[in-house]
Amino acid sequence: MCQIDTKEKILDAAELLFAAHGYHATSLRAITASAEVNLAAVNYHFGSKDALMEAVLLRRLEPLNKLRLSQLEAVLSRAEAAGTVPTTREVLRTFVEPTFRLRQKGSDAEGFIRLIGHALAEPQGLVMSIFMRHMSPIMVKLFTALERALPGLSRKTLFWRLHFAIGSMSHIMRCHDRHSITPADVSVELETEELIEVFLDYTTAGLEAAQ
Amino acid sequence: MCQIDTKEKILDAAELLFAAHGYHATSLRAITASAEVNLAAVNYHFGSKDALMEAVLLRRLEPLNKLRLSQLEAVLSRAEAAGTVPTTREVLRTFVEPTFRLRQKGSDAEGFIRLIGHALAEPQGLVMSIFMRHMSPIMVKLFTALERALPGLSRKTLFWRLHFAIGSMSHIMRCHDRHSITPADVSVELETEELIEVFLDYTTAGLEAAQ
DNA sequence: GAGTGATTTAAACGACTGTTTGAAATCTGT
DNA sequence: ACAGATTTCAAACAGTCGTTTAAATCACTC
Repeated sequence: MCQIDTKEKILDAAELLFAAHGYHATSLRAITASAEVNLAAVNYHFGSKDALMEAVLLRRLEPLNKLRLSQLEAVLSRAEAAGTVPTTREVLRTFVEPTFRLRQKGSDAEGFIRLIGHALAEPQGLVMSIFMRHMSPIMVKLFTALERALPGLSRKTLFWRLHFAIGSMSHIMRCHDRHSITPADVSVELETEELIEVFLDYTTAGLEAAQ
Repeated sequence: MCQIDTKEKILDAAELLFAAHGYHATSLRAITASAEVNLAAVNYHFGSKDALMEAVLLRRLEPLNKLRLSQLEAVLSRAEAAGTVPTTREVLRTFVEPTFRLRQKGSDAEGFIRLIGHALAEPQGLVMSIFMRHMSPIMVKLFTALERALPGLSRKTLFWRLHFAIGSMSHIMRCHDRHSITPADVSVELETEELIEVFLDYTTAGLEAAQ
């Protein structure tokens, strides 16, 4: 029963290398060498490089989105039960918290977070299309929930502001260590829990700004 | 004097193709075919594919940064002359306005804007290093100016909030037409001037949020 | 323990990559 | 119009890419 080991060794190595160098710049030979398996194993177990990338994405994206969805629906039904609308911050939190938690936890998912950060940025291609196919349902639900939390906002404005929020988030997911932006003497380390709150402070204020 | 024509034909084609498909996925053969020049012309005029990418970036980044810098310094000296600090919004505007204007104007720079949107997202590689080398001086100045506009903010918080802002901006620069996020019936078209204000509303509120 | 199906292996496939070459063509200055 | 430098061109270079093949090895049932 070595097959599962091989498949997961390939997935782990591919996740790391795709995240570090991007899809096109990562060769199957680099992946199989890093995973210490034979070159042909990728095509045997996954069929093609494209299918491997899809498997890498889905392995983590599916449970992540299930978690986000259940938390979002909990917030929505809690508000409905109370006869109120959900707050912007708690809606955002259902989306942000599971993601940033993944960023910190065991080193394995860390690579994945950088990877989907890049997925959101890659030119219209394979990664983007796989990613969007699995993200757009939850995006629509997020948009609808924010519409309820922010009844004063036009849908057009909300659309753009949500785009800004997604842009911030994917940027943070990409770069852990890119400090070239500030003077050298600023300490920038932040625990995951703090980062979540700093992000929610910023994004809630942006979404709730006067129009 | 056909050399300049050839060089610029190559730069134009490369800018478009790099923006559309990324650096690694774009071959010199695709570029030279699109530019209707000989394959060897790239290596003759630029030396290598890497050097071509640098030339593509610098052609537009240099004048853009000069414009941003002069506007920023105008804002700073105007505030100093008035004995006040600059507002967050006007500091941000010096950085945002020249960029988004480039996004709209003649179709030629449109490709460039998508390109540097991707540059900010590509895994640590060539594009990123070229870009950062030419961006970090102005980034430091922007950070310092925002410190002056937001004296109540800790440097650490400002660092992260500025990252969020840059993430939003690069995300918008990348995707002109990615509407998969919202329900289908939302009209999202926006003139450049409106987009600038929508972005400044959001980002100013985020930067100025209570800590 | 032979036989069957799943997995691994080394080797090769054709296609494509960035780069180089040296001759041909074109332009520049006199 | 000529000489000399610049630019273009087709062809080939060595290397890497994703994928395929067929034999070798493994795990397991009868």
